[in-house]
Parts: sequence; structure tokens; C-alpha cells
Amino acid sequence: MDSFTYNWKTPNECAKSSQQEPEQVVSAASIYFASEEEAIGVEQLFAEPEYGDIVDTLLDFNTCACSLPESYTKEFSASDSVVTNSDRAFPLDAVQRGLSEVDKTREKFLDGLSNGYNENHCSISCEDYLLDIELEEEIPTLDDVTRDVSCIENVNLENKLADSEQRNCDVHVLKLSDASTSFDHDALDKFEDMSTDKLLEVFRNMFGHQTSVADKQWLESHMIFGLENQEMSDKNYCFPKTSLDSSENQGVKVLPACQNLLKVSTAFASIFNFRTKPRAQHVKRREHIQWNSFKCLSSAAGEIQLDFPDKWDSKELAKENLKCDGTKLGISEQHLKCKPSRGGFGRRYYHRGAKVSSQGLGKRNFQVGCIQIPPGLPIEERLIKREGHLSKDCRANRAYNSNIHSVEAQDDPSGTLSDQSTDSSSEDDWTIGSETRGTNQDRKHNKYWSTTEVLKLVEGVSKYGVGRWSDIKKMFFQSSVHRSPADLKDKWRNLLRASCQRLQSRRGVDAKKKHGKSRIPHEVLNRVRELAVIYPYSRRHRTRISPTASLASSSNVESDSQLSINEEQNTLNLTY
DNA sequence: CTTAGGG
DNA sequence: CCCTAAG
Repeated sequence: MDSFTYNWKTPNECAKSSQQEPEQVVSAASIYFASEEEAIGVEQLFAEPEYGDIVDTLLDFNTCACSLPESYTKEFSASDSVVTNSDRAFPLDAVQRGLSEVDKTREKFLDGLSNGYNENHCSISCEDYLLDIELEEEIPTLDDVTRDVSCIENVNLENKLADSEQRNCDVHVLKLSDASTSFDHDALDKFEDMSTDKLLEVFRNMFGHQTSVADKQWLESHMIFGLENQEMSDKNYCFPKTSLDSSENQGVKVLPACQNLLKVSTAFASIFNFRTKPRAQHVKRREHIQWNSFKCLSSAAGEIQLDFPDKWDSKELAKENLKCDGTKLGISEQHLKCKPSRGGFGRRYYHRGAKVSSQGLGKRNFQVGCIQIPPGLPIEERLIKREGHLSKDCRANRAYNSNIHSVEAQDDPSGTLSDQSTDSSSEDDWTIGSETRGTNQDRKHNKYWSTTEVLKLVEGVSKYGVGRWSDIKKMFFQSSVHRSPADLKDKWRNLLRASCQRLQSRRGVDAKKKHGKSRIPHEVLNRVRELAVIYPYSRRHRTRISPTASLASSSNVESDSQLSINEEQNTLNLTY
């Protein structure tokens, strides 16, 4: 897997997990400073008295400027890469030596560091810190790759990424080498002839600040490293952006390990970039610096495992999103209960059901709690009427309750579309809901549509067209009991609205950000618009609105749906 | 039974 | 998400 595995955990957690997950232990050194200033920053941090011990034992700044993980060195060494140079790599044996000596100091250090930092504080700080760094615009994350898929086949993109890891490494090495071809290595030789004082002066001129370290070898290596970084930044090199186009996905060029490496180094650049960051900002982030620096250094000693924070892990992020959805679900349902407009029929109706239930009719009432009973009829009559008027959904749910497992056993016949996460979670929710619905569940399924489901819907519409909802349901949503054809229709209507709104917001002021990021990828919405042009949403609606009417009303204020219909008509008029 | 459309 | 009208 990745050469870099960072556990952003507190010391205690790390100590525990290091025993539980030994396979995640990285090779001894796993810091890679993207810039000279990063290294200096760490050095300055540990130059402070309270960290003096740890500096001497953990990091040997006299002998190295940066460190690379063993696997990384192996991978790149054959290609004459910029970043691999043995005299700049962290001496592994030194680290391991320090490892045995450092136990007591480390404990002391951990105590000192965690003083005033409870675990929550640490994690929050890390998160805040990470949020503070704006990296996403520059580097596409793995999550972006998997989220911004434009068609369903790309769901397995992650696997492709993993499979092509080695190949892409070569690509990167080549690029890196290219970036350094113009680098004047001969100029570096003169460093050897310089005195230490001269080197210090050159160092100061080169990096803009004085170093407290006067070791000649250290200075040389730092300057070489800085020059090379300068070279790379002059070239404005960045990792190739991943194309979201499905036709190019076979050659995904972002290597996760390298990507993460870049992120880590960029993060450090952000921390230790004293020249570009205002002083106040630096001071403000001091606690972050200490904590993150500690983590990196500890990981260099192979003691503390560092994991990538959730923000960088697409799977974890997806899980978080699911969790968030669940939370939102709860909130929204609570909210719905309090909303007078919506709560109207559902809650009142439930109270009637409870009355009936108290008269010995038992659990059935929970199951029909969603059916509206005409008031005034005797209870028995109401029940009979209810049975006759049982909606499709309620019948389906009843059947579902009677044989949950058999329904669950059904699988998606298409086989290409797995919606396990949403299905299982929603079904779990539903199982719970059916037991407790009497008290706090008015609506049967207030389950948010996942991106996968939206993709399936788009796929279905593109295959069958708009209007054949039951066909789409049979074909793509057979395993999703809680998505009725009407739901698909409703969702399509909402998607249409969303895509239209997005179009409008792009024209004018981008007010969408107020409501947070839409989870629906742009590509999907674009596809929805395409399909809306091909398959007009409503034939009835179209015939109802005459072209003259649309022209007459075009100057007036219109609702989004009407506007979208009119837009479709205009497009259709143009194309036909 | 399915769909469109309103709420 | 639910309901109703219409086919």
C-alpha cells in the first residue's frame, strides 16, 4: 500500500494501535520536507529547551536535512530522481539507534506535549489546522476523483488508482527528472570549497534567515536541497491533475502515495513558510505546529504511527458523509415534527392510531400509521377503510417487515451497481424505524439520496427516458425497497430543478454556497440537463404551456420548474 | 397499475 | 415524501 501511512492520533491511541496494527507501521523515516524552511521550522521548534533531548536523540540535524521512507527511496533511486540522494536521506540506522535510547525522553516529551492537550483538543486542533490549509484547489484529492465521477463505471476508480500505482510512479519520476534537467549540479560542487562561515552566509542569502546550525555538511545538504526545491518551484511543477473524463481514466496519473507526500510537504511548507506567512498567523498556529511537528518527528523514529486524517481518505470521508447524512436525517425529522405545515397529517394521524392501538388492535396500527383516516368514522370502520386504502408503499413495507431477510437477499440483477452502503444502512434504519415509528417517525423513509442512487437514476433515465419510472425501478432499484417509481420521479424532478438552479447561479451571483456544497457532482447535473433536453420532463406540462405563453411569461418572474421547462422548449425548438 | 403534478 | 387525478 502507500509508503506513507500517517495516523493522526494522540499518543495514547498511537501506542495502542501500534500493537494492534503492526502492518501499518511505516519504515523508520517518513518525513519529507518540501522546503528548506520546513526543515528549519522543525529544527527551530526542537531547538527550544524543553525539546532539547528529543532533538538530540530523535533527529540528527547534523547529518541530514530531510528524510525519506525506505520504500520511497527504493522506488525512486533507480531513476535519478531529484528527491533521492543518499546523503540527504535520513540514515535509518541512526534512527533505529536513537529509537532504543529515546524511550525515557520520549515519555517525558509526550507528557510535556500532552500537558494541556486532551485527546479531543488534539484532534480538533489538527482538524482546524488542516481546514486552515487550502490544498484542494491545487491538488485533486482521491475523494475528488471518486466523487466527481461522471458515469457509473468510474465508481471503481479507486481500484484503478491502486492498480496503476507502480506505473504512475514511473511517470512521476520522469517528470521530476525532467524538472531537474536544467539544474546546474556543477554549481553545487563549490559548496565543498566554502568555509563554514561562507556557507552560513550563503545559507542566509539563499533562504533569507540565519541558521543556528553551523555544521558544514548540514549547511551543504540544506542548500542543495533548497536549490532543488527552488528549481522545482521555478518550474512550477505540480502533479498532473486527474482527468475526470471517463475516456482518460485508464491512465489516471495521480499516485496516492506521491499525492499524499506532496500534501504533507505542502502542509509543512504552510507551517514553516516564515517568509510568506505573517508572523501573527505563525504564532496563532503555534500549538498546531508543535503537535504536528511532534507527530512527524515521532513517526520518523518509527514510534508513533501517523495515519492520514479523514479529510484525506476518500473512504473515511464517504463514511463520514454517511454519518452526517444520518445526523441530518435525525435533525430534519425532528425538525419536521416541529413544522406545523408538514406535521399536519402525519402526527395527528399517529395519535389516532395510538388510540386504536390502545383498544386492543395492537401492532397493526403502527404499520398503517401512515394512512390518513377520514375522521368521524367508527374505529372499526376506519380500520377497514384503511385496509382498502393502503398505499402501495405501506403494503410493500408490511411485506418487507414480514420477510426482511428474503428481501435483503435479493441482489441487484445488473451486478454493476452496488449500493450496499446505502441499502444496508437505510434498511437498518428502516428496521429500527418500524419498531419505533410509533413514537418518533412520521415519515416512512426520509432517506437522502446517495450519489450512487442518483447515478443509477440518471443511468435509468438515459436508458428508458423520462416517465418510465417503473421500468427504471425494476431495472436499477430492485434491491431498494424504499424507492418507489414515484420516488424516482420526484427525485428526477428535484434533480432537474437542481441542475437548472446551478445553471442560473453560474450566470449570476453564486449564492449556492450559502446552503453548503451540493453532494451531487457537477457532471451528474450536467448529464441531467442533457437528458432533460433529450427527454422532456412532462409531455402534459409541455402541451399545457404554449410557446406563446412561455414567450409572454418569459419577462415575468417564473418559478424554477417553469423556467426549466421553457429552457428545454427553447432548446428543443432550436434542435428540431 | 402507472404516471403526472400539487402540496 | 405523500396524495390524488387521470389514463
